[in-house]
Amino acid sequence: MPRKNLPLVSPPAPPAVEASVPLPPFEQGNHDKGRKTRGEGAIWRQIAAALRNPIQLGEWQPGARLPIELELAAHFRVNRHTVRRALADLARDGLIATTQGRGTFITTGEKVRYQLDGQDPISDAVWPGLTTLSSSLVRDRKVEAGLKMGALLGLPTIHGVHEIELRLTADDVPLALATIRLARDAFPRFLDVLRREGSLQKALASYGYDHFHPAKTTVAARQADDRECGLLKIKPPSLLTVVEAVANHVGPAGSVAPVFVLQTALCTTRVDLHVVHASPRP
Amino acid sequence: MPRKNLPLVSPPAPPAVEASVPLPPFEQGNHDKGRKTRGEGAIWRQIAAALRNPIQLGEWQPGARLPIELELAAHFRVNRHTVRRALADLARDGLIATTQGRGTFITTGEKVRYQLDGQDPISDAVWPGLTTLSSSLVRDRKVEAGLKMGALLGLPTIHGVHEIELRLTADDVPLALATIRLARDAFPRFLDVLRREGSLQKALASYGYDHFHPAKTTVAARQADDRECGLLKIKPPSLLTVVEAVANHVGPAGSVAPVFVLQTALCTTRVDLHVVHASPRP
DNA sequence: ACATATTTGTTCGTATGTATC
DNA sequence: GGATACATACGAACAAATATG
Repeated sequence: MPRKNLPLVSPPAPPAVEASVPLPPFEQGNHDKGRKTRGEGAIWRQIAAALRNPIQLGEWQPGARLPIELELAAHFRVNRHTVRRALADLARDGLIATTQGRGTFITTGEKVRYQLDGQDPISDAVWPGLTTLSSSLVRDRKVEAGLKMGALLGLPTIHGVHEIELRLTADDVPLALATIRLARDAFPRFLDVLRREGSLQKALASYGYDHFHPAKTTVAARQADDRECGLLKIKPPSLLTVVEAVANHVGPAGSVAPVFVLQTALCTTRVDLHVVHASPRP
Repeated sequence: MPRKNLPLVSPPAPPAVEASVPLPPFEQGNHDKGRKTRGEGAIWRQIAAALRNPIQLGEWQPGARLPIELELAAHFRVNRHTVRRALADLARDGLIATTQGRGTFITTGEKVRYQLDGQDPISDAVWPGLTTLSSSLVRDRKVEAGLKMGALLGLPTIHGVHEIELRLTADDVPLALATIRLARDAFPRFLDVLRREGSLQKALASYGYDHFHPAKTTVAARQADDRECGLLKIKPPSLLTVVEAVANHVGPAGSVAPVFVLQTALCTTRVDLHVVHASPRP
């Protein structure tokens, strides 16, 4: 049963490339006599650096398997914990991926492009070239707007909001989690409408909102929590790049009013964030 | 010798607030009999979650000190390693900061605003409201343009570029590292000129380049390496938000040509990144 | 389908190095 | 210099997920 190949992004599980990589030689600095830290810095940092080089130079094929931890420990003449510390460092940078029971593999560097174009925050153009993008509903909550959210949406202090989370996936590879928050008063039965219309854009249009413009866009980086890791099929500690935009509705007279807040948490190892600026002013 | 207070951003070394925080109660899930993992997930995750709550809710004062690791271990009835694993998780998120020999402290959440306004990538407006910003030269190298850099700058395959790195600091707190890369041919003795003029803007203007516009701006998140940690007075594993922009010079006839690449590595725990979009199209 | 081996994940214990007070 | 407290490293054991027969 051949698993289909993923054209755009690398799958969470690497393909069956099982060639083990040739390890770089390793001199343990000036090994005074026994062990412990030497002048060169911590041993696990030296090991991480020794492994980082051939990976970043592309000497090892993506999907290639590293020797098991005990072999690495024997090669570097250290305890298995020390190797694991170094591997954790590489995994944080997305250079390798470890799976319990399977092993440690070199990851690929291919990334999908996500674009902030300064226009409609939910238009399809934010994923240029990605034809297989699909979204699925993963959470739907009714919450009370906090101080911050109320201020962003221009709501009174106590106000109910929809909080709907979608997972964006291409070729079975999750790319991002998008959360939209909007006032329940203004969008009654929004979830039903969203299910019926099939896309945020159409659902909003059916309420009469058809032209948006982003304001107050912020970008932040943070770690994914356990829930997000499960949804995105990644493992902690993985990074997310979070783009939060307040969408103003643009009325016919040019009036603007905040309608919803869209928060997109991009899986950093799989997505590149691009900002497209307007043309220069004359 | 009273150390001066830092008005805008929190100092790397917390003030002398030594009130130890009251620890949350902790029930070890369903402790089968001895130890090892229980159904609730890894113990260090439970401890991290238990500590994360009061910090994120703001119940503990910024600068407050946590009990020492051995006390935490005794409180949670686990080994010191298990506590350290949980603390490392919080430190990655920037919630706490540990210093060898001193202790573990709650960090503050204040952040400085850095703004991508879609106009001149080196104008002072990208740090709105920050009056005490100063920059210092931390590195100057002459390198050969790689394939990627050559393509960005529109250079032939082999070409020398200046690579100049500045550290941006406000109130003795490092905020970011900015690296500018430009062709050596077009900017002879650039470093001397930069030193004489005192700012990138003035130095570039003295070569006749006075009006820029960003193109191909990308945003990425990654870990700071050891060198960057030293310059920014942070500790690994800390996150950087890297903004890379190609600056086009805008000529009198509206012609554009790439002149330099500016890469700004923002210290994620101290800086908020905002993207300002142009006005909506009519 | 099931048992077994392999491989990573977690925890405890112990010891020592090193920065800070 | 001494005490305190975090940083690093080793060893052992077991748990959990995966692969293999």
